[in-house]
Amino acid sequence: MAKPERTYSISELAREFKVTARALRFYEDRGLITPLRDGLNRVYRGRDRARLQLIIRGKKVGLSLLEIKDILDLYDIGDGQRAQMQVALKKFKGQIVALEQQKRDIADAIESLREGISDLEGRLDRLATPDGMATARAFEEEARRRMEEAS
Amino acid sequence: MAKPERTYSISELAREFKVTARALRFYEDRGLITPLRDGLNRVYRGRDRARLQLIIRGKKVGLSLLEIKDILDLYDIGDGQRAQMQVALKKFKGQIVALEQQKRDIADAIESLREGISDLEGRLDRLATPDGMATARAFEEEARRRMEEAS
DNA sequence: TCTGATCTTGACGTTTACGTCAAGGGCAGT
DNA sequence: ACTGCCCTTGACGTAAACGTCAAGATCAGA
Repeated sequence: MAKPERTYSISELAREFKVTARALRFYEDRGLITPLRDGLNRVYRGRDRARLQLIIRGKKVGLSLLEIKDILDLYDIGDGQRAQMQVALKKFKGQIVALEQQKRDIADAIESLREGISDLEGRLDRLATPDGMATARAFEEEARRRMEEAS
Repeated sequence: MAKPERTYSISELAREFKVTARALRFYEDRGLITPLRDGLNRVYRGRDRARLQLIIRGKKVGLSLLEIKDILDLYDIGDGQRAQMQVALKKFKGQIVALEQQKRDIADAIESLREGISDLEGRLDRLATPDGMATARAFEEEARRRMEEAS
């Protein structure tokens, strides 16, 4: 009664996660995924899909493939390898600390950008109200509208 | 009564921001900073320092130098360039949206890691309590302590 | 049997953000 | 004058993460 798990071809997975097949082969080359083979062709199982999921997530937050591999390897530690699991825990916790710092950095960056926006908006206001020449403003408005259309 | 603003040498700034002089020259090469010159030597002013500050921050959150340059350039828009400022505002707001998405991604990643930790801790517990052989555990503890010292 | 789609393995190219020399100018201290 | 030390400009090297061919296997359908 072996339930034949669902599998995926390389292009299926590529489409689903919006990566190229080349990328998937590259990840395999770096030891991040190890799909089965049907002859030469790669056959991905749910396990591989899940790993790819983590790879994508990791990349999104700026982890290198090497760092991601480290994390993935940690999931593969066999029960009973107490020492390995301790190391794994430390790494996980370290990553969390790093990511939380990154979150703060991003918050700072957003803050900087908001300041920039205030600055610009202020200048725009000061520019809009003193009403030097209405026709010039009308012209700029017109030009702007045309550019928006073009985009 | 011109107040001679404080200036910095390339190595001063490099030390302060923990980047190499090479990096500073590289940023200049890419048009991100434009220090004055004293003969051949670069002379950085407060303005350049502030820009470097933003460069570092930008890099921290994963922006490319090109993206950072775009942002920096926006600050240099002369008053009166209404259209430019409109474009700038759009870019700023776009960046904020992107960064906020990035924050969510990081939160997700942290969540994944926490799950991993729960998993590992669970396995550690199940491994620690069924008390098969106390001496083995003692040995592992000992080994672990030695490794901690070594790190 | 031919064609087209999908897959394979190399192997070389590309971009970003610098690192690493090489070769030398300029100045301060001895 | 000699030694350091800091600075300069090229020019080439490097690591990461793929992109982009080239050249061919495999298999379904007309």
